[in-house]
Amino acid sequence: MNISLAAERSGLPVKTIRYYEDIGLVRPGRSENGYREFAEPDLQRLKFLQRARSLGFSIEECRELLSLYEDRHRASADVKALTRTKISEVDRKIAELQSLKKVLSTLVDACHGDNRPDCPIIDDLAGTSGGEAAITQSTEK
Amino acid sequence: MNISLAAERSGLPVKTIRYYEDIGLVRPGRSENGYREFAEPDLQRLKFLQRARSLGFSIEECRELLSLYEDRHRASADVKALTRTKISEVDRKIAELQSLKKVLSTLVDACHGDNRPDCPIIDDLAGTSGGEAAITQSTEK
DNA sequence: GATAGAGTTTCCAGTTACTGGAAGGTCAAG
DNA sequence: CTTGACCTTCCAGTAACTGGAAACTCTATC
Repeated sequence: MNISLAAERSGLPVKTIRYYEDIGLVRPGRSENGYREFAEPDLQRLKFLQRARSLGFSIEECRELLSLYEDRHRASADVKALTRTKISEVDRKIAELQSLKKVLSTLVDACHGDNRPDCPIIDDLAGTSGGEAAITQSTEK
Repeated sequence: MNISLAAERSGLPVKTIRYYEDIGLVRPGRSENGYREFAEPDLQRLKFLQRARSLGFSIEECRELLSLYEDRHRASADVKALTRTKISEVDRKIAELQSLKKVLSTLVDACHGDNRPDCPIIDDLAGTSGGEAAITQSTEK
């Protein structure tokens, strides 16, 4: 099949598939006319990549997973360990975002949000308690 | 003050400060010898940027916030709106990560994680139910 | 057979927000 | 006077694509 069909079936953009070939994640054949020719195993690889990427594995991790996949003798423990690492990364990111949200929510709640020029959000960012013009950039040369 | 002191006081790396100057977020003066000379307002801007970036605002959003800051007549409503948008983005990211975590956890739970070669995680990524070798890349030219 | 449009190719540049490193100028201490 | 820390600019690289240009191929229609 041609690249656009492979794109449709794998859920990956055409450009991304070409990029994946560039970096050696997939190696489709070529037709006489120079067009890429995707066979079923190629499509499976693309689907694998699509799914793994959407699960937050990096390109390098995908490469690793693919090689684990291809190693008929690899232990499932290796894959499990990689996945566990990924889960703790996800946990860490969630925690970060939650604390971020807390700060932003506090700021929004404190901001009256009307036409008055003073704003607790800006004041917080500026590290001031009032609204003094501490950081205005001079326009002199 | 010199750049390294500004870096220390703002919590930003030296390289990052130079980069911020490049893209016009800060405009420190210059000493006779060509060294950047950071005055107090410059430092305040850097601190502002450090805080806003750590709160997840993009560079362009920081630029917007700075201009809102500098506009003595801006309404706090504008700042509040920007912050609200940011909060919903954070919410969306959190939800994404949580669903991601769920999938990964399910996979890890299903994986026996021993020396056996079959692995539910790989099988899921491959989109197969068994362990058939569907995506192995041919090594033929 | 000419032509239009869609699909394909390669290659180069841009994105985000820095980060690293090279080559060279400046400054303070000993 | 030399050493080492600090500063400068500029160029390249990161992650994972994405967009666009120029040129070729295929298919359908007139």
